[in-house]
Amino acid sequence: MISKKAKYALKALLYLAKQHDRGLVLISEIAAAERIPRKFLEAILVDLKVQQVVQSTRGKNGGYTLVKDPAQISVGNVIRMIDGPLAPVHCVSHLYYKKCDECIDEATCEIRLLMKRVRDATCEILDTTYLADFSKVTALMIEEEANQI
Amino acid sequence: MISKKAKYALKALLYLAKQHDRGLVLISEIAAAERIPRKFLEAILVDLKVQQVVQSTRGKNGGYTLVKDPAQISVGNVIRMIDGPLAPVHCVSHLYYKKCDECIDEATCEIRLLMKRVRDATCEILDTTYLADFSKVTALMIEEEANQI
DNA sequence: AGAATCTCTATAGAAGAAGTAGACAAAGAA
DNA sequence: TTCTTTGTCTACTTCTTCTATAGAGATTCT
Repeated sequence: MISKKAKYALKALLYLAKQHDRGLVLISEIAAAERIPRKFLEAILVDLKVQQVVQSTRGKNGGYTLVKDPAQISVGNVIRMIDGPLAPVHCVSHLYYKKCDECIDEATCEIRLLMKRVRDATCEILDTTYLADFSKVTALMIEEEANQI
Repeated sequence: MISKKAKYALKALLYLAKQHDRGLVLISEIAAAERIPRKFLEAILVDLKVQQVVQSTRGKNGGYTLVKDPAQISVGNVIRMIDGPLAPVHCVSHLYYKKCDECIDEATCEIRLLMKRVRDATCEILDTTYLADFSKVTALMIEEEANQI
């Protein structure tokens, strides 16, 4: 299970990706649009800023914007920034590797190999899906909606 | 991340699977062999008993044994029994489906479809791997070890 | 009766999740 | 300058879950 925080982060970034050409976006706008508790979102955006995914400007006319191109920010990395490893056990994580304390012998651990397959399958999906991939779908939806009017 | 409890449960069941023909096995034996805190293991085995995976006998010469064939107990189900859904978000779980409260419109949720793919990939692996599949590997390892003597 | 086992109830400390409050700092506008 | 708008920082809270542990109780065999 991924945390609400990670989901909020994804939603906020997707919102920023959609408005990418519009310049700075207010925290309160994102919070209202995506129904994220405002103060909680502030904390999340600070995390994402530390991770250099977004940048901000203070004061009047301030706000947040993406640092990188939405086509270069993968969902996998966003989740990692907030929740840590995608792997189901530490001992098969690439970026957050740690020996499991309950593991007697990693080399022959029967569970490890299986979990490695789960990790690989998960990463294969999440690390090859980028924010921009969503925006395409959304753009299409917005277009369709416009056509209906 | 799966919990230690789920890993302990898997290890305990794998141990029981290996000894499947030997009859009842003591909690303390499993705990010692797999380095699981004894009292914690007791609680886990009670859970597994409620789920009808293992059965027990009290008193002298008592102990635990598997109820079903190791070829019919999947890793996916064991993890579900202890940790709940394998899915990364509630709204894509088959057995534990629940609407996510932070989801505005499930039908068009951009994150949901992606997470569904993760769920499917994970379940595909864990629901088609059974306790017996491990035992084969272990049997081979034990055999190799015996040959070395 | 006594020893060996599983069983049940209760408790507890640590960590993490999810969120809130309020003072503070910076930037622009009047 | 001073006011307003915005993001920043620190601290706290509340709830839940994880990871156990303690000890009395029930059952079975010898």
